[in-house]
Amino acid sequence: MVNQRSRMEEELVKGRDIANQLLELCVHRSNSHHHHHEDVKGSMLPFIEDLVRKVLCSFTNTLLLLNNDNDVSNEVAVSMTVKDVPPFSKCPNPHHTDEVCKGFFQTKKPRGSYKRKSSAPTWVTNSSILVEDGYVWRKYGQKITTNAKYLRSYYRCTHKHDKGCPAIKQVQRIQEDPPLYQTTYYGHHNCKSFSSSDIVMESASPSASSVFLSFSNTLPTKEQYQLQTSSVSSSMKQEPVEVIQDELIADQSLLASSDYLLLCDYEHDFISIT
DNA sequence: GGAATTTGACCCAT
DNA sequence: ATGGGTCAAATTCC
Repeated sequence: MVNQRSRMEEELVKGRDIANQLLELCVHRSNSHHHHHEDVKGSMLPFIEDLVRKVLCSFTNTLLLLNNDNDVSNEVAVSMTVKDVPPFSKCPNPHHTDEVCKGFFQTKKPRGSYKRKSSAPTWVTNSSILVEDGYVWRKYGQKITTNAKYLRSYYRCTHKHDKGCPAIKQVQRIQEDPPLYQTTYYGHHNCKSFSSSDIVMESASPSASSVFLSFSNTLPTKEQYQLQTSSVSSSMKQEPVEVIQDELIADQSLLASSDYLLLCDYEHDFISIT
């Protein structure tokens, strides 16, 4: 039962990752103005890109729904609100899907004021680039772990104390050359007044979304962040190079629910492509 | 001065 | 006993 579920999830993750790679290809192409004698194909890129985004959105939403279905607790919801963007070069880390929701949550044992995270990760994602995931995180520790070359950083939601938000995440650098970070999320946010749908809605506008994916080679500055995510990035600050950075995830706060409906408009255009 | 980060100590699960 | 996760004082940043 659980085994079949995790296999389903594995498949979905795989499909989503492939769509992610395809999307990155699209974005890279459209950014590097290659339409000398390929204007026709070039003009289709926005459509292709939006389609890929739609596929991506579908995977993410399905994964989210799948997890919410099996949510037995009322405290620790198992939700996925994260899309990952694979590195440009292939990342040799097929093992990370094994970690995804390998079981249900376990009850925490609070003793005094010292609480540990529940042992079941909510979501694991790999990325090579910086991320703004729409939430404000507060770093509360870092560790060098055995058999790991790089630091692992611990973050909790900034609203842990004023709103009791239980979400935390760990960011582990796992590769140097193409920088690669594995982010593990635990719990989910209750600090934002989202409705019942925590689902990631992919924006149909290339102008908004492609900004996130254009960072493959250069790290964004603080100013760039503030341009993209004016509402959430007030606490961002530049970090020294060797400090583990957040990875790049499409910003949930940018994706209005109305955008999701827009995606349906492209459905009939799909036939004319290829 | 408040908020975020750093960092070593502390605590707990295994 | 040990490794990993968290706390919290000191420090840095804004």
